[in-house]
Amino acid sequence: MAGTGVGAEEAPRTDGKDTKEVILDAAERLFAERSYASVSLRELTAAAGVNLAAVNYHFGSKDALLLAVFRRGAVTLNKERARLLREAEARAGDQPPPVREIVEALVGPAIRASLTGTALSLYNQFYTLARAGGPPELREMLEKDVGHLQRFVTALTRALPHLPAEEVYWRLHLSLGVQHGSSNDLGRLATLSGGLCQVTDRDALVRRVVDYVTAGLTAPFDP
Amino acid sequence: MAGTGVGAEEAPRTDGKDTKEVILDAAERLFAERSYASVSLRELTAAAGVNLAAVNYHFGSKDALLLAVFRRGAVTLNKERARLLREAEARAGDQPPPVREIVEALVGPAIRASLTGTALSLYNQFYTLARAGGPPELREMLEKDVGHLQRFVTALTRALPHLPAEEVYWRLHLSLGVQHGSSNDLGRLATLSGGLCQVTDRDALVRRVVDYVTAGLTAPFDP
DNA sequence: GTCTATAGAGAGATAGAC
DNA sequence: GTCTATCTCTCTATAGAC
Repeated sequence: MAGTGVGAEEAPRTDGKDTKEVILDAAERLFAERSYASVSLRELTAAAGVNLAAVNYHFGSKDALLLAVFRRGAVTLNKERARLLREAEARAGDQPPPVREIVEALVGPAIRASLTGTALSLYNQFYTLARAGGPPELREMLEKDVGHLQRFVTALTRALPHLPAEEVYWRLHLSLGVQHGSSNDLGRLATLSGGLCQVTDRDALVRRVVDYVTAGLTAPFDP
Repeated sequence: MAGTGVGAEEAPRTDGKDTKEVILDAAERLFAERSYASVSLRELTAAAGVNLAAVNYHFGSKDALLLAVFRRGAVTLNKERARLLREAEARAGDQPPPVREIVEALVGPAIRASLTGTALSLYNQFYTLARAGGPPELREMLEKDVGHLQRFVTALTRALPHLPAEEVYWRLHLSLGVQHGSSNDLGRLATLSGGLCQVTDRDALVRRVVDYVTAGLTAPFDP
């Protein structure tokens, strides 16, 4: 892992991951487990099995590494969301897809990923922490980057034509809150329920969240 | 503000707040705006207008200060929640209160506070950040401290007798996620909606969240 | 591309005068 | 109870050998 100095530039490692990826994986995990500010590059590079100087060599700075982690996760996540939404729309033909299927495309990928060993597995927690504790550059990016949500606004507006635009935006906002919140505080939930509520089944959790969100989105509206 | 050395122990200041409170206020604000780890004691004491050494004198350590901020906010918040729930229960007599009123008691105080200048105004954000970025001691405390939620479990179980216990816990968990999420990412919501969605009215926001959460809690259940 | 060594800044905590 | 001065530690970032 610690490199040999052998091989050409960008040569793949024996384990199939180059140093950049190894660093990104470790950063995603550690930033998700604790906050960005509380993880040092020393700790991070040790966990990744690379040299301390490698982060600055490959990314330029700790801040730039954070942005890279974020970008990688966001791209993967939003591709998957878009794919699921496209499939739902194809199934529905000319009609808008059922709200339930739109919701599944919106919240499913992040929740499912948070319970697997994929690259996305920690992206949800990472997002929460980075948004709050990260550098201003990232916070601004998160505030401005809404392109990936536009297609969901469109889909929900078509599926819920009786709602004013403002209401659609608000309900979408709250729904994203449910998605983020669903994987936080699971320890507290286990304590509160005396161990009754444990996440054993990925799809069961997604179903719960989708049920809840669908109910919130389709709630009656009286101004 | 910077103290005069005059006066007896615990003497109130001219502005009515002693040093301890001034520090707690500044800490709550700064920890909420950025993360715990990224705010230095130097910055914090400067913002509070007290001496650098004051934090260690009054609280013992930076970690202990964080716990004190958390405790103060949690006590205030949960007293208010409990009061509202008690009132709703009194109004309902022998019957369980309407779900809507239980929800109002659960999520109202934190959201309302997040838009005022009270001591609680930043507690919501503070909670999110501290949970993730704070010291392990705090994280453990958050996981174990569920006493304040028990009365809400009881109330919801009575109001939603057709739901299995497990389902009640899960829906309560997701509802708390909505509450936390409602005040995050408001900048993104404004961007996404082209400025259409702004929080101008405290009560209007609470009403939106209560509507949404009530729908989620009362959604039909099919196992 | 990887590594060691270190510069330089900034952190939390404390001793001791007032 | 407040303040200055400072100790000690750790951090990010980089220069330069390999």
